[in-house]
Amino acid sequence: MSRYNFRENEAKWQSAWNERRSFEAHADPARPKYYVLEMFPYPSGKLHVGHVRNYTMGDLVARYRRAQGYNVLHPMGWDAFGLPAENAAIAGNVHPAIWTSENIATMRVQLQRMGCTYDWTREIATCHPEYYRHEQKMFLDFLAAGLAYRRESWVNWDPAENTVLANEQVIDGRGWRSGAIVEKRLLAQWFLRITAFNEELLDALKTLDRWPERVRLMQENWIGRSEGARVQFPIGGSAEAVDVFTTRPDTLYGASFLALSPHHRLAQSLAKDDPALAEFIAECDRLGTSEAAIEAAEKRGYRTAIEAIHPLDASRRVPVYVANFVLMEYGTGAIFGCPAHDQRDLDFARKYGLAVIPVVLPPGEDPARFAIGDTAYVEDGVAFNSDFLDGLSVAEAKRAVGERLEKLQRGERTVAYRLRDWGVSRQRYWGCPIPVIHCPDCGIVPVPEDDLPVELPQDVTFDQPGNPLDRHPTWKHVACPYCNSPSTRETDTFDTFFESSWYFLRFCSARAPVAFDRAAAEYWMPVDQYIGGVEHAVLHLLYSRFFTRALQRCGYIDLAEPFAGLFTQGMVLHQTYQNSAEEWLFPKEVGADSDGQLTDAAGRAVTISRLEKMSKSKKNVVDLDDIVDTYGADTARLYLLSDSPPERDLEWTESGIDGSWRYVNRLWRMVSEPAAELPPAGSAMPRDLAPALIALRRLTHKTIATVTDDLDKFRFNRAVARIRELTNALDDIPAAEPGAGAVLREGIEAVTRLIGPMMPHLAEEMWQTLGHAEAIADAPWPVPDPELARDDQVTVAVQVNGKLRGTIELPRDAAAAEAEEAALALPQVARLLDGKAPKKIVVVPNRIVSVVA
RNA sequence: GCGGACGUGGCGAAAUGGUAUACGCAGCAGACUUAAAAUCUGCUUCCCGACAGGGAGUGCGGGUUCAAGUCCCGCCGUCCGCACCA
Repeated sequence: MSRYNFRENEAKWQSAWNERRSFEAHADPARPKYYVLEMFPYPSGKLHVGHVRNYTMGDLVARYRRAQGYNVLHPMGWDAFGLPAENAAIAGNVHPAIWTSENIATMRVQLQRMGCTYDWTREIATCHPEYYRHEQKMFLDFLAAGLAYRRESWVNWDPAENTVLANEQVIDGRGWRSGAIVEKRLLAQWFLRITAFNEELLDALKTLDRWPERVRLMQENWIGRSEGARVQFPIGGSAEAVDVFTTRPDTLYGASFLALSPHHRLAQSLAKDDPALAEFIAECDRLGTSEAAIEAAEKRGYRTAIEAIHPLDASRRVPVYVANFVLMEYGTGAIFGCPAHDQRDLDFARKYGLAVIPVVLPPGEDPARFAIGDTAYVEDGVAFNSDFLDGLSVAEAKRAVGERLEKLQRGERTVAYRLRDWGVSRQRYWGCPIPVIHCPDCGIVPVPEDDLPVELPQDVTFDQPGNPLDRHPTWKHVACPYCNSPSTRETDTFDTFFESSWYFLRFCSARAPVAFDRAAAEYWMPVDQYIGGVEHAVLHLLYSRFFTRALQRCGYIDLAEPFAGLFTQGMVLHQTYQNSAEEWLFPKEVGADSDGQLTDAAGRAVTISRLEKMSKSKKNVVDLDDIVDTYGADTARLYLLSDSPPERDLEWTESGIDGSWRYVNRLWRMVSEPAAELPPAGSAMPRDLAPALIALRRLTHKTIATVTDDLDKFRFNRAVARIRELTNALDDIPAAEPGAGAVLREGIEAVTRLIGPMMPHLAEEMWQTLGHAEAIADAPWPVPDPELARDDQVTVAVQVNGKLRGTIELPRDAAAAEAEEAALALPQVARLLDGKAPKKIVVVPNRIVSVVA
């Protein structure tokens, strides 16, 4: 019994593909292109099996489309800037550049061992000046176009990483990476004006019909468009006014208070003369976003000394609060509260004893009696207690108030978005330098294009906290390029989402002297199939969509949407172990005591915890090299594709990978020790075959058809199941029948070609063993014989009163009468009918005969 | 709280409204073997039954239909995303 020698074969075929340069892509306008891209990895060290699910799927798509005749671009690169490199530098006294390039070298070999069809001539690493110089130029272009700007803003300060986090990167008040509690600080920051494309980014989601609905919805919610009005409330006894944004201008007459964000200009200025308010604001800052999550229900306000005048009724005044739940970054940083028709406002009003004035009457209620209890009324109704609005519906009242406010110049109808501009400044070393210079005379000036790139200095130390660029002895000191005054460079670097926002364009012409060759980009773009984790559903994908538009506006390319098709794959989960101290343990750290109870080295009880995403911190990673050494790349690829639907999470199990390994060997035996003697490759199929052999041929062609369909629809697990079914059937071939060898060859060849995108090395070896000179990587995708792919004989179910009572065999597309007759002839059916005529018979051709007794 | 997804054997999971549990994992029994591994064969939703067969069955309760895992209404549960968004 021969075992499949994956070690020899995988190396052999990988070098054969290399020598033939099989996977180098060349733009060719005469051929249809297909750009398949997996989200490029951060070179964190070593790959584990969880990382490669994504690449296995991408490679399957690339090989499948290639076989279908597309000119495929399938590149790979490295998202090489980022904080872990600096952390490693601090922890291990190794330079980030060295740490990164060593990781890249390791991971490149790992990926190559997986046998993926990457065009390595296009490999990029974003930390190379030849890459990042182009984004420095882009930034200068954005600056000139008004798409980049600098302003002071409240930022989330991560004290562990010494860096600023975007709001999106703060999770439960903690840094999304470090987990440190985030503080608030005021800092001058560079921003990209993503909000200039609010409407477009939202509207174009509708056109992304090959994106998962879920991702589109998440982006829609993230952009968060809401229609409403800006309303001006004058402040009593002063010339000032507070601008408020509301989505419910129709409830303006129900206003009973104003609430300002603690960071609102007015709140800040009031605090100067009000120590208690200053303390309240400080408290809000201290709580930050962290405890707010814990005390989600705790809405607190501070009543200031001032009052606001109702914009439509100068005789009414409402108190002005500073409240911990009003966001400075959304709307105008101030709201009016209408407790009767907003639950949060109602809670606030009850807490501070404020008036609750209902102004929307629910259908069928008596205006004289209607009162609000514990629940605000937020549905549609008819305006009342509202002067000129009385009798109008909510929608009508919104419009009427808007018109009145506009006429009085006390406000206007407007649209607010939740989306905020993208802060791109990071106080870090290992990132792309922001190409500006701070001149004492000229102010902030761009670095002249001829001076690009601004390269990171290599000679830095990590022996002190903070940004090494800041304390570098010479790097930041330059003469102003415009007036020659002694000046300093910007020491902030870009958010690493900057690099990943255009790398897919760079791949189109990875060695071009410009960011990307326009003709190449216009040939290859957009990406036809992008594949990555759903964790990037909002940030990376939204930034890339914005960036592409920004480049379009700056004349780089005529393209708005970079990714025509998107697939988000599930995570790979693995069992975890935790001891009684809730520390994660490696499997090898777990033993058992004499009672069979699992324990750790210190004798603490160990429990098998829930399945978790593979991660170093949970100590449940399965090393890719171990798996490839033990089972080979094809086995790993098969398992990653076969066990769960691709969009769902996959549980990694030892027995599962074992099962895939068994199947690899079974396939190999099928060609190395065929069940019937195979005629030479290319032999004609004999004419007269036994029915069992014809059935086998039918199954072969049907499998080609269904697998093709499954691959088109990303149903890889189903495709594997179909191929296994065919394998099972081929194993049972009646080998003694005349023509069995020819039928077996046809079946085996189909299997070999169908597994080509999944297990490429094995497929090549099988194909060669079957006597083919051509590589399967260059062979076309099989096409089923349509006549054979359809059954000529079908099994039709027979139901009586909705219950299955038997089956009948009929020729395909048999007449309804014939089916009916055969069904009624079944003894079971006759018995149940008991001689009576059926009330009704429903015949669905080729499927079912349903008899109603 | 809002939005979304999901709920099927011991487990991962299949199933254009038409034979529920394909394919695989695990388990059990057997063959081969000195033995083990590997491989092969058979069984494996539950209940009754020796078999034949019968009954129940896709989280729960209703409904539409000749026919519902699938469609509709109402619950329950799990997971994910967002969250003082005015």
